[in-house]
Amino acid sequence: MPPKRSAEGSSAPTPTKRQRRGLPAQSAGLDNPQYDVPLSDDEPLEDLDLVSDVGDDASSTDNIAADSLIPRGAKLNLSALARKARQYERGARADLVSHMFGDQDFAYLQLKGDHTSRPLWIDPVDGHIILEGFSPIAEQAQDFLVAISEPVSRPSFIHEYKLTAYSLYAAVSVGLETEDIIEVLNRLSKVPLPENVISYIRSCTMSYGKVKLVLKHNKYFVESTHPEILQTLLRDQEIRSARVVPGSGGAYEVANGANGGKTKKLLHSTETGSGKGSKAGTPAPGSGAATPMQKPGQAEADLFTSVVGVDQDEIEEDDENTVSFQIMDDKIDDVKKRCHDLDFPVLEEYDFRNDTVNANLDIDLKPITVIRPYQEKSLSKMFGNGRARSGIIVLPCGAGKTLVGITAACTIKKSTLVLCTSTVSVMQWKQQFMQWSNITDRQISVFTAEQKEKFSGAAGIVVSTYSMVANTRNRSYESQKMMDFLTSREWGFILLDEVHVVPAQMFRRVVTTIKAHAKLGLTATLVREDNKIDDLNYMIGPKLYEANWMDLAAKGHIANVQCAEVWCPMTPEFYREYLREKPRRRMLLYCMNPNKFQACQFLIDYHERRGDKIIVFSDNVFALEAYAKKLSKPFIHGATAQVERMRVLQNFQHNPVVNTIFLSKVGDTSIDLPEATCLIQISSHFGSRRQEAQRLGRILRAKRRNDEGFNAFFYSLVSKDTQEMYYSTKRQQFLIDQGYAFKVITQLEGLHQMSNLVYKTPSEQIELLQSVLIANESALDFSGSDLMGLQGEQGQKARKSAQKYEAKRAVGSLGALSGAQHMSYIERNKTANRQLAREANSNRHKLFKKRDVAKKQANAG
DNA sequence: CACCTTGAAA
DNA sequence: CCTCTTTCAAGGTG
Repeated sequence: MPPKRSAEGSSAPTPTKRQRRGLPAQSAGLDNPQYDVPLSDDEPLEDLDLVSDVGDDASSTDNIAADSLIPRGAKLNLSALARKARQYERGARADLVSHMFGDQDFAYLQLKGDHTSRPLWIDPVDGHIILEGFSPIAEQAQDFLVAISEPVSRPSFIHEYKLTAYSLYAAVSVGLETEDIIEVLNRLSKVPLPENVISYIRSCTMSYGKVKLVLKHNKYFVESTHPEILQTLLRDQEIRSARVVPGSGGAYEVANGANGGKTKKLLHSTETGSGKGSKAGTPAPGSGAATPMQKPGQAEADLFTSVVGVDQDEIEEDDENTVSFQIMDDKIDDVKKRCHDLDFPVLEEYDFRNDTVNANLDIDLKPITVIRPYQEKSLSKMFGNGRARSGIIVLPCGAGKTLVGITAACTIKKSTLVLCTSTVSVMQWKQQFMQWSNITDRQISVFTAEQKEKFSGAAGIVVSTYSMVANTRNRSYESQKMMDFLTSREWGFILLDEVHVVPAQMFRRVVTTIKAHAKLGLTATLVREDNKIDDLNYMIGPKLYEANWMDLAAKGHIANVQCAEVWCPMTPEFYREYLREKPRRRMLLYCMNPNKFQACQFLIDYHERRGDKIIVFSDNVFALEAYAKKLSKPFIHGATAQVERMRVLQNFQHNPVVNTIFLSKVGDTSIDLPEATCLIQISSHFGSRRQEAQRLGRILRAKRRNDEGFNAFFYSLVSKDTQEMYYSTKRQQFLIDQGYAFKVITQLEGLHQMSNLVYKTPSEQIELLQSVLIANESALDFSGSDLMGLQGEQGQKARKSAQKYEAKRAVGSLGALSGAQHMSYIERNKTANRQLAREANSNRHKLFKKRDVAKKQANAG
């Protein structure tokens, strides 16, 4: 054994054994398991090796692990999957320490001699890169990493990045050379650059731009200078069936009868060499579009070039040799996805300066408009090579996403379509366009349910909502006319606000129904709780830029935020009910936990005294009302009438007496919130990272952010030992990846000294619990706040629910009035809660019954 | 215009 | 993996 190890010192199988060898030596190795690498041959470990190397299955697992290091060009994400599977396997098999690291124990990697001065670790399995944020050269290293890879997580000291095909494309397209990337990466790395990472970089950068998707004459073409690649793609069934087969003599004609009908459409074959396309109909030569391919356009192109100063050879480059095939409009999505899967991701770039087909839009930023450095940086990623690259820019809320979009539109200067999630933001976008650019009212129009305008002139801007454009159901006549207008023309640029919504079932169709040369997605939170976020890679394009929130906060562009998670223990009574209830009903119990109530009151009190403006979020409308009423604060939820909303918000903003408002998830979107400086969450939507980040965004724009030592505060109130703990951890993940640190607060100093503390006595708490249990059955279902003595003025919902539950409500109300809540509780448990009801009868509610009796007597007396 | 229904998203 | 609840946009009706 020993000789074998020394002989194979650096080969794959040995390291994995070595790593497991470290494991039994728990006491010895725990301090610094991955740093004791050089381990210049220690005998005790050798012995342990023999002990731990118990089964054949163990070594076979090792072999799999080793294998995954070998195949080059293997898809990185696949190996990551495989690794996860193995990790699981190992974890189940052995309770060795290495389950903490699994295959990620890279202790075997040979460190370079001067590794301490180098800031990077590179994972040889999936190519993830770890940056030591505390390294003196971390900032330069970070600039480099942002250029070639995508950030995964950036807490204070350790940053994680990953190499993706798209990130490498982006690197190449801004001028980085393959060998330079490899060399710099190697220079920064503590360990030698793994072979498979090198070959991955090579293969990605080499294939950069080999396949393009271009829009010409309102038709989509897959284009390449490499005929063999197109042939490869056409061998794929799905791509082939999406192809519009040209009538005759197409170089890549495929025998596919199904497409026969489409052939007629393609009289203007734009396959290279034929050249007849542009000559035939269109007055303006089509050559200018994305890649000039045809001679007729050359003159114009030259003229343009001399004006805008684009390199001549850039234009010549793919002349003559370009081949292409047309694909059906409604299959673009599928084709892009297939190309992506086949490792030939399509490049979508818009050479807008040489586009002579689409009319120019006279739009510029106003001279007074100032772009911040990071906004400029993000745009430089988009226009890095003089063309507009489609992709996504991620900026935190309040960091000026809108201005980035407007600047992009001002750069492209073509007809632009802006899509947002709500009518409110449609109006905001229009207003912002008017504010920052010289666009006139006639050139910008909105398209919503209420307003359907068209811009005047050949080019202009339309602002609309996703649902308006994605709608498939019957449209009003006006709306249909507008849609025809939108779909019939070629757009230079499409701006997708809140782009994380685009992968949704319905909304994703907007990308294919609207024909745009360049697409830019903007969002603060590029996460979804389903796995559709990756679809954006082929639907829109790669992530072009993601700002580092911590950097922006440090530079004063967004506020500094202190995040805290407040752990509120459940009261014994609430917890007992919690344990008995079904998952759905548990939620209300942990929301209404008296300790949470008190914590909330305490925090509001504390921060109001500091002069903060406070927003309290609760997803649960019942809890929202209960809290707001009890603490005498105004609240808004979905059913709150528009006038009432305005009144509350006005007060919050200007009335010095109103410093706290309660909001349901209406506050997450579609309410233009005045700025607040403190935020408290009492209930939230399961594990939604997006919601958490969006809410945090509400306090990022605080005007006082530049005051010396100013902090905004973000509290999550969590009931201890409940499901909420799990969700809370999950929700925080996005913010943690952005570098936020959540402090855990288990004790609020001075809480019990508060004079007017709510639900102080056990009997008050029991009363609260009772109301919650009733609510579970009835009130929750129809906002029947009257059961609790809470008067709901919420029209719509009450109306709706009253229709549905009228009869039941009567029963509940009577029960409540008579003080016999338990009876109504039991009676109404016809099916699901029969069991619980029996238990309740037997022993559970004795306490309550006693209190009820006591209370009745008190009332009577 | 107020009100209602539907469909969709998270 | 699916479900639930809340909210919103859009279109139709009297």
